[in-house]
Amino acid sequence: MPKIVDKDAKRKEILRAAMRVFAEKGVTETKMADVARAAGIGKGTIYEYFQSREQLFQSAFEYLLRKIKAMMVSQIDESLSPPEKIRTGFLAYLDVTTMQIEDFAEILLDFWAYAIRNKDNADNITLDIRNRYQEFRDLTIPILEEGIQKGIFKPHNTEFVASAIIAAGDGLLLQWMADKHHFDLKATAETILNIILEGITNHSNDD
Amino acid sequence: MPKIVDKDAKRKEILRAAMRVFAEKGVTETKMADVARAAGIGKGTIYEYFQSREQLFQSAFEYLLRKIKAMMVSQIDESLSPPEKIRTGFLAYLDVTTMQIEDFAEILLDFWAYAIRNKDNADNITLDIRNRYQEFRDLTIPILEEGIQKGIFKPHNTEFVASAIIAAGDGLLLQWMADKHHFDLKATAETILNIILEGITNHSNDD
Amino acid sequence: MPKIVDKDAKRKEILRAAMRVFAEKGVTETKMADVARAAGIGKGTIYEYFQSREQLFQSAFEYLLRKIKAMMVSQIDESLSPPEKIRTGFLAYLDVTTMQIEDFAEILLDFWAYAIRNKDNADNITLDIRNRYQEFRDLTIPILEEGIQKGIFKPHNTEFVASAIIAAGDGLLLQWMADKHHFDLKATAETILNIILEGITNHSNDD
Amino acid sequence: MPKIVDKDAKRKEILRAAMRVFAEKGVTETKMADVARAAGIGKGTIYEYFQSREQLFQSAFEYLLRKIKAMMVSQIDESLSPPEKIRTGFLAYLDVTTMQIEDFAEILLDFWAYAIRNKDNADNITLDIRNRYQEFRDLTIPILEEGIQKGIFKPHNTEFVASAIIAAGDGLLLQWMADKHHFDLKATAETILNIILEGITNHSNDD
DNA sequence: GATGAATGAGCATTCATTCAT
DNA sequence: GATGAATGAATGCTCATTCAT
Repeated sequence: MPKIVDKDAKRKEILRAAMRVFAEKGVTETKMADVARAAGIGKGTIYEYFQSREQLFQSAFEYLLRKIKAMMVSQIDESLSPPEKIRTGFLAYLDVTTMQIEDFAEILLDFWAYAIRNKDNADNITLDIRNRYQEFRDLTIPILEEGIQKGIFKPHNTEFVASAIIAAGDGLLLQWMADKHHFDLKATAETILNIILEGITNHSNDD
Repeated sequence: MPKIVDKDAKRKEILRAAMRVFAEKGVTETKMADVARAAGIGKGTIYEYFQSREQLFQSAFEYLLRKIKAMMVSQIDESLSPPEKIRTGFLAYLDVTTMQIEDFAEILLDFWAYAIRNKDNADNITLDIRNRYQEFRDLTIPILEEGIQKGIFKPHNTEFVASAIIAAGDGLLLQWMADKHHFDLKATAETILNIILEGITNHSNDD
Repeated sequence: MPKIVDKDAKRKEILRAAMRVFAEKGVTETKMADVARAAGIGKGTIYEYFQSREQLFQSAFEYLLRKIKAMMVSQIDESLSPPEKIRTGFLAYLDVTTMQIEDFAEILLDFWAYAIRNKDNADNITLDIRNRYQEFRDLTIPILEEGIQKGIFKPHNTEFVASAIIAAGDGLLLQWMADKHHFDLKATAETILNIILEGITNHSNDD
Repeated sequence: MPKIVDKDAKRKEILRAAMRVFAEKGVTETKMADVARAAGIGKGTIYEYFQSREQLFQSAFEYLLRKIKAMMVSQIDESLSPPEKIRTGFLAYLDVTTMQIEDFAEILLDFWAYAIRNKDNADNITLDIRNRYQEFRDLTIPILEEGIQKGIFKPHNTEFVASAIIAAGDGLLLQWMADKHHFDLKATAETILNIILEGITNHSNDD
């Protein structure tokens, strides 16, 4: 009778260990031996769960993206007004990437660099960075449309505005990563949120 | 008498060759042999002009940043109105990073990843990513202040807004890099510029 | 369960292979690839047992010195008379350095050159050539003192005489290495031993 | 009209510069560029005077040996008694190798290592370490024979004793090099000289 | 003659991956 | 299933030597 192991659980354990090391030393600097040590297993064992270093990295990327999206979706309550949904989703994105113990943001940058570099030969559709951004837009656009329909937002090109919102989020992350201790992420996030929401709000019926 | 060589010119030549390769294959994947081949010189020759791979990389980074800033500064004409200055600077940033033959944007991402990873032990102040962002803010803040003073912009925290504008620029670059062919950088840039400028413009005297 | 290996045994195996190559081509000319080939292993494997080429070399040095001293000590029987101890130790030194398959003497010269060149920054006390010579003196001086005390040797500065005896041994090795086939090491050793012992023997009670 | 240069003088200048560097950093660590810098000339110029690094090294060796021997010969005055000649020659050897600014002794060790390693394929007879030792013996043996003939020395195998004397000198040098500051070269030299001379002196006619 | 810029063969070392146990 | 010892391809860098000027 073979030892019964929850393969999926162990796989996830290794993944989390890998992400911890990725976050700490950077993807490039992370050796398979580091991951093994962090996971408390032997080097060879990693290969029982991942075909290669590349695949381990891609799985970590996938896991991270899935987690970010899930977190955002879970926060955007259907009962909220469109502006509140935008605000909540925006802040959730920053939250999940900056507050998690795995130090998501640090890894995210390595992931971006990798994804953009390999966008054309992504064998895995989940990894295609183009799909990633499209997903985020597809999360945002319906909210904008809802707002327009309800007369809360001015009519506008929802695709461009969605892209702009996402851009603002990513750009803030970048500056925060550059100087975590001094950059006031929260305040700057509020500033840009207010500007954007102010910019798309329909004031015509304010009287 | 030995061969006379314009050391500075040759150094720059190598630098440009290196940046071409960095752009094409990514910094991590670039071997010294690749750079040598691209520059049409021997491997050893690189070391006559740069102490190490690391230094070559840092020099490229420096060169790129200097070029971006110079381009922006040269475009922001003193005779322009504050909103026009913001618009011009913003577009110049996107222009220089996306239009140059060296394919600046691709490299920029590797640079960011590197700079953020090494922000604490940056032995070279020019490279410290925190200084970089501060410089960009210092370029933007006076324009915002000028606008406020002239009553064109509403009073606002210029530091936060400057950060927000920079964030928008970086975030747009990221999405454009992810999908150069389909992402409409120009239109999205205009969208966000309009939203931001609209958001900070003083409408109180609109009657 | 992984392959079980006697790490210490393998380490020694590599060390002996390294010494064989050192002896054959000289330390400076020995490449890591040569050692690997001689040991019948892959290049990378050496690094599983030694941190660096330098450390491999130092370990070989250490091993050699330990072996020489052990051999000498084992030969100097406590029941021997002081002159016999001197003779035995002296000849043992020459024996072990000239008779061993590893061709100790050839390596010894490289070691000397290395040790003397690095005497001031010896991070390893075992390697400090000054300690080495002191050890040999500390082996010799008690024998001289015993001889003086028993009235067999004339009173003399035991430190200087010990150094002289050691010098004679090293100098003989040098000449032997220069011309192994023609230099009569044995006879010259006997000659100098006789001269030295004659020189320190107490003849006052010869009547 | 070509610049008139004393080729021999310049060659010697380079040689002396090379020896200075050899002494300071060790032969192995000395780069051609170091020699050029020390000689105040260009790297390429060395090759106008020496065919290769190897040849430069061999020439330095040759120069050193020639100088040592010349110094010894010049000191051994014909009017001295055989024991005084032995003593004078012995001390001259130690003197010239330890007192010269070029720090002869340090180089000597590298030379020995090199010479012994290459004794069989010495293309230059001057360098053959076997010849070197033979020369020193040929300098010593006639003195011993003179002493025997004059009845000052006991009859003995002059070849062996000559070798023994030379061995003592080399061995002392080795210990001195290992610990220049604490090893009392002079006193130990006197000790061994006394022992050797005492050992070969003819006491039969002491009455 | 003199030079030093250019070169590339050569080498120590790293590390993802394999596989015998 | 798990392991880590073994491996060798890959790479940054050095430096003796060359040769155009």
